Amino acid sequence: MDTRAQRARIQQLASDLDAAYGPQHWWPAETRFEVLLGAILTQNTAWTNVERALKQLRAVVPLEPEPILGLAREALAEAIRSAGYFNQKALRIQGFCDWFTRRGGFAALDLVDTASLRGELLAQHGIGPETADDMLLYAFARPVFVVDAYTHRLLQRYLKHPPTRDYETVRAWVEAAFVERTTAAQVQLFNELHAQIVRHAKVACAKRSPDCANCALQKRCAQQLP
DNA sequence: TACCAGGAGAAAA
DNA sequence: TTTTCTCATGGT
Repeated sequence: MDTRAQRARIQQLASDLDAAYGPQHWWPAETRFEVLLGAILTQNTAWTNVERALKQLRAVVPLEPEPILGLAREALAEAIRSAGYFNQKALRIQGFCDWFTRRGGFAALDLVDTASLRGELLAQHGIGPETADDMLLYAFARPVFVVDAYTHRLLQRYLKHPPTRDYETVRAWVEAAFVERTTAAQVQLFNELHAQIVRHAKVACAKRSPDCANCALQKRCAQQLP
Protein backbone atom coordinates (compact mmCIF):
# COMPACT_ATOMS: atom_id res chain seq x y z
CA MET A 1 0.00 0.00 0.00
CA ASP A 2 1.51 3.35 -1.00
CA THR A 3 1.80 6.21 1.44
CA ARG A 4 -1.09 8.19 0.03
CA ALA A 5 -3.45 5.23 0.20
CA GLN A 6 -2.27 4.42 3.70
CA ARG A 7 -2.92 7.97 4.86
CA ALA A 8 -6.37 7.92 3.35
CA ARG A 9 -7.13 4.63 5.08
CA ILE A 10 -5.99 5.95 8.46
CA GLN A 11 -8.11 9.06 7.94
CA GLN A 12 -11.07 6.84 7.09
CA LEU A 13 -10.43 4.76 10.21
CA ALA A 14 -10.47 7.89 12.40
CA SER A 15 -13.67 9.03 10.73
CA ASP A 16 -15.34 5.64 11.19
CA LEU A 17 -14.34 5.42 14.85
CA ASP A 18 -15.61 8.93 15.52
CA ALA A 19 -18.92 8.16 13.83
CA ALA A 20 -19.24 4.91 15.78
CA TYR A 21 -18.26 6.06 19.26
CA GLY A 22 -18.18 9.87 19.41
CA PRO A 23 -16.33 11.89 22.08
CA GLN A 24 -14.82 9.77 24.87
CA HIS A 25 -13.94 12.70 27.17
CA TRP A 26 -10.44 11.53 28.00
CA TRP A 27 -8.38 11.75 30.15
CA PRO A 28 -10.57 11.08 33.23
CA ALA A 29 -8.85 13.19 35.93
CA GLU A 30 -9.45 16.22 38.11
CA THR A 31 -6.08 17.85 37.49
CA ARG A 32 -3.26 17.73 34.96
CA PHE A 33 -0.98 16.15 37.55
CA GLU A 34 -3.50 13.37 38.09
CA VAL A 35 -3.17 12.61 34.39
CA LEU A 36 0.55 12.09 34.89
CA LEU A 37 -0.03 9.81 37.88
CA GLY A 38 -2.71 7.87 36.04
CA ALA A 39 -0.44 7.36 33.05
CA ILE A 40 2.07 5.51 35.24
CA LEU A 41 -0.54 3.65 37.25
CA THR A 42 -2.36 2.35 34.19
CA GLN A 43 0.70 0.61 32.75
CA ASN A 44 -0.54 -2.88 31.86
CA THR A 45 -3.42 -2.36 34.27
CA ALA A 46 -7.19 -2.01 33.91
CA TRP A 47 -8.40 1.54 34.53
CA THR A 48 -10.86 0.44 37.21
CA ASN A 49 -7.90 -0.68 39.31
CA VAL A 50 -6.16 2.63 38.69
CA GLU A 51 -9.23 4.48 39.96
CA ARG A 52 -9.10 2.46 43.16
CA ALA A 53 -5.44 3.29 43.60
CA LEU A 54 -5.97 7.02 43.00
CA LYS A 55 -8.86 7.03 45.48
CA GLN A 56 -6.74 5.28 48.11
CA LEU A 57 -3.79 7.58 47.51
CA ARG A 58 -6.00 10.69 47.64
CA ALA A 59 -7.18 9.54 51.07
CA VAL A 60 -3.56 9.57 52.24
CA VAL A 61 -2.12 12.71 50.62
CA PRO A 62 -3.14 15.40 48.14
CA LEU A 63 -2.42 14.22 44.60
CA GLU A 64 0.46 16.62 44.11
CA PRO A 65 4.18 15.94 43.67
CA GLU A 66 5.56 17.31 46.95
CA PRO A 67 3.19 15.40 49.29
CA ILE A 68 3.79 12.21 47.32
CA LEU A 69 7.55 12.69 47.62
CA GLY A 70 7.06 13.10 51.36
CA LEU A 71 5.53 9.65 51.68
CA ALA A 72 7.61 6.64 52.63
CA ARG A 73 8.06 4.36 49.62
CA GLU A 74 6.27 1.55 51.45
CA ALA A 75 3.31 3.78 52.30
CA LEU A 76 2.96 4.89 48.70
CA ALA A 77 3.16 1.29 47.48
CA GLU A 78 0.47 0.23 49.93
CA ALA A 79 -1.82 3.08 48.83
CA ILE A 80 -1.55 2.12 45.16
CA ARG A 81 -1.65 -1.63 45.75
CA SER A 82 -4.83 -2.16 43.76
CA ALA A 83 -3.17 -0.95 40.56
CA GLY A 84 -0.78 -3.90 40.62
CA TYR A 85 3.03 -3.78 40.26
CA PHE A 86 2.82 -1.50 43.29
CA ASN A 87 6.48 -1.69 44.29
CA GLN A 88 7.65 -0.81 40.77
CA LYS A 89 5.05 1.90 40.35
CA ALA A 90 5.80 3.49 43.74
CA LEU A 91 9.45 3.77 42.70
CA ARG A 92 8.51 5.16 39.30
CA ILE A 93 6.01 7.67 40.69
CA GLN A 94 8.43 9.09 43.25
CA GLY A 95 11.21 9.25 40.69
CA PHE A 96 8.88 11.06 38.33
CA CYS A 97 7.67 13.46 41.04
CA ASP A 98 11.28 14.28 41.88
CA TRP A 99 12.05 15.13 38.26
CA PHE A 100 8.79 17.06 37.85
CA THR A 101 9.44 19.33 40.84
CA ARG A 102 13.13 19.82 40.02
CA ARG A 103 12.08 20.78 36.49
CA GLY A 104 9.72 23.47 37.77
CA GLY A 105 6.39 21.72 37.21
CA PHE A 106 3.91 22.62 34.48
CA ALA A 107 4.88 26.31 34.58
CA ALA A 108 8.34 25.50 33.25
CA LEU A 109 7.60 22.34 31.26
CA ASP A 110 4.81 24.02 29.27
CA LEU A 111 7.50 26.21 27.71
CA VAL A 112 9.57 23.25 26.45
CA ASP A 113 9.15 22.19 22.82
CA THR A 114 7.45 18.84 22.28
CA ALA A 115 10.44 16.86 21.00
CA SER A 116 12.64 17.98 23.90
CA LEU A 117 9.92 17.34 26.47
CA ARG A 118 9.34 13.87 25.03
CA GLY A 119 13.05 13.17 25.31
CA GLU A 120 13.09 14.29 28.93
CA LEU A 121 10.08 12.13 29.78
CA LEU A 122 11.59 9.06 28.11
CA ALA A 123 14.78 9.59 30.10
CA GLN A 124 12.86 9.04 33.35
CA HIS A 125 12.92 5.52 34.79
CA GLY A 126 9.66 3.73 34.12
CA ILE A 127 8.46 6.17 31.46
CA GLY A 128 8.35 4.36 28.12
CA PRO A 129 7.01 5.62 24.80
CA GLU A 130 3.33 4.95 25.45
CA THR A 131 3.36 6.49 28.92
CA ALA A 132 5.33 9.51 27.70
CA ASP A 133 2.89 10.06 24.85
CA ASP A 134 -0.10 9.68 27.19
CA MET A 135 1.42 12.45 29.27
CA LEU A 136 2.28 14.64 26.28
CA LEU A 137 -1.16 14.36 24.72
CA TYR A 138 -3.47 14.36 27.72
CA ALA A 139 -1.57 16.47 30.27
CA PHE A 140 0.51 18.75 28.04
CA ALA A 141 -1.90 19.00 25.08
CA ARG A 142 0.85 18.23 22.58
CA PRO A 143 -0.01 16.85 19.10
CA VAL A 144 1.27 13.31 19.71
CA PHE A 145 -0.53 10.07 18.88
CA VAL A 146 -0.46 7.33 21.50
CA VAL A 147 0.20 3.84 20.15
CA ASP A 148 -0.90 0.90 22.26
CA ALA A 149 -1.50 -2.83 21.81
CA TYR A 150 -5.02 -2.10 20.56
CA THR A 151 -3.64 0.25 17.91
CA HIS A 152 -1.28 -2.42 16.59
CA ARG A 153 -4.11 -4.93 16.52
CA LEU A 154 -6.55 -2.60 14.81
CA LEU A 155 -4.09 -1.34 12.20
CA GLN A 156 -3.11 -4.91 11.40
CA ARG A 157 -6.71 -5.57 10.56
CA TYR A 158 -7.41 -2.23 8.96
CA LEU A 159 -4.30 -1.58 6.88
CA LYS A 160 -4.13 -5.08 5.42
CA HIS A 161 -0.35 -5.44 5.30
CA PRO A 162 1.32 -3.42 8.03
CA PRO A 163 5.06 -3.64 7.48
CA THR A 164 5.93 -3.14 11.14
CA ARG A 165 4.80 -3.13 14.74
CA ASP A 166 7.54 -0.69 15.72
CA TYR A 167 6.14 1.95 18.07
CA GLU A 168 7.76 5.00 16.47
CA THR A 169 6.92 3.87 12.96
CA VAL A 170 3.25 3.38 13.74
CA ARG A 171 3.13 6.71 15.57
CA ALA A 172 4.68 8.42 12.55
CA TRP A 173 2.11 6.82 10.20
CA VAL A 174 -0.82 8.12 12.15
CA GLU A 175 0.63 11.56 12.81
CA ALA A 176 1.57 11.93 9.15
CA ALA A 177 -2.01 11.24 8.11
CA PHE A 178 -3.13 14.44 9.84
CA VAL A 179 -0.05 16.62 9.36
CA GLU A 180 -1.98 19.22 7.39
CA ARG A 181 -4.29 20.04 10.30
CA THR A 182 -3.64 22.75 12.86
CA THR A 183 -1.90 21.80 16.09
CA ALA A 184 -5.08 22.30 18.08
CA ALA A 185 -7.01 20.10 15.67
CA GLN A 186 -4.34 17.40 15.89
CA VAL A 187 -4.44 17.42 19.68
CA GLN A 188 -8.22 17.09 19.63
CA LEU A 189 -8.16 14.34 17.00
CA PHE A 190 -5.38 12.29 18.62
CA ASN A 191 -7.12 12.65 21.98
CA GLU A 192 -10.32 11.11 20.64
CA LEU A 193 -8.69 8.65 18.26
CA HIS A 194 -6.67 6.88 20.95
CA ALA A 195 -9.63 6.85 23.34
CA GLN A 196 -11.94 5.55 20.61
CA ILE A 197 -9.50 2.78 19.69
CA VAL A 198 -9.49 1.67 23.34
CA ARG A 199 -13.27 1.91 23.41
CA HIS A 200 -13.56 -0.07 20.19
CA ALA A 201 -11.27 -2.80 21.50
CA LYS A 202 -13.44 -3.21 24.57
CA VAL A 203 -16.86 -3.22 22.98
CA ALA A 204 -16.38 -4.74 19.56
CA CYS A 205 -13.13 -6.21 18.30
CA ALA A 206 -12.81 -8.05 21.56
CA LYS A 207 -9.34 -9.27 22.28
CA ARG A 208 -7.94 -11.52 19.59
CA SER A 209 -11.29 -12.77 18.41
CA PRO A 210 -11.44 -12.91 14.63
CA ASP A 211 -15.19 -12.38 14.78
CA CYS A 212 -16.11 -8.98 13.38
CA ALA A 213 -19.83 -9.63 13.20
CA ASN A 214 -20.67 -6.88 15.66
CA CYS A 215 -17.80 -4.61 14.75
CA ALA A 216 -18.63 -0.98 14.02
CA LEU A 217 -15.90 -0.98 11.38
CA GLN A 218 -17.09 -4.15 9.73
CA LYS A 219 -17.86 -2.63 6.34
CA ARG A 220 -14.37 -1.37 5.67
CA CYS A 221 -12.34 -3.55 7.99
CA ALA A 222 -9.77 -5.61 6.11
CA GLN A 223 -9.86 -8.15 8.89
CA GLN A 224 -10.75 -11.59 7.64
CA LEU A 225 -7.62 -12.85 9.33
CA PRO A 226 -7.09 -16.59 9.52
C1' DT B 1 -8.51 -22.07 36.42
C1' DA B 2 -6.62 -19.22 33.04
C1' DC B 3 -6.36 -15.07 30.83
C1' DC B 4 -6.26 -10.17 30.34
C1' DA B 5 -5.71 -5.21 31.43
C1' DG B 6 -5.07 2.17 28.61
C1' DG B 7 3.84 -1.25 29.80
C1' DA B 8 8.55 -0.95 30.96
C1' DG B 9 13.07 -2.50 32.18
C1' DA B 10 16.37 -6.08 32.84
C1' DA B 11 18.26 -10.32 31.50
C1' DA B 12 19.04 -13.78 28.22
C1' DA B 13 19.62 -15.52 23.63
C1' DT C 1 19.44 -6.74 18.05
C1' DT C 2 15.53 -9.41 19.32
C1' DT C 3 13.15 -12.27 22.55
C1' DT C 4 11.91 -13.62 27.14
C1' DC C 5 11.17 -12.86 31.93
C1' DT C 6 9.51 -10.18 35.90
C1' DC C 7 6.53 -7.22 38.19
C1' DA C 8 0.94 -8.09 40.74
C1' DT C 9 -3.94 -6.79 41.60
C1' DG C 10 -8.74 -7.45 40.27
C1' DG C 11 -12.38 -8.70 36.88
C1' DT C 12 -14.28 -12.13 33.65
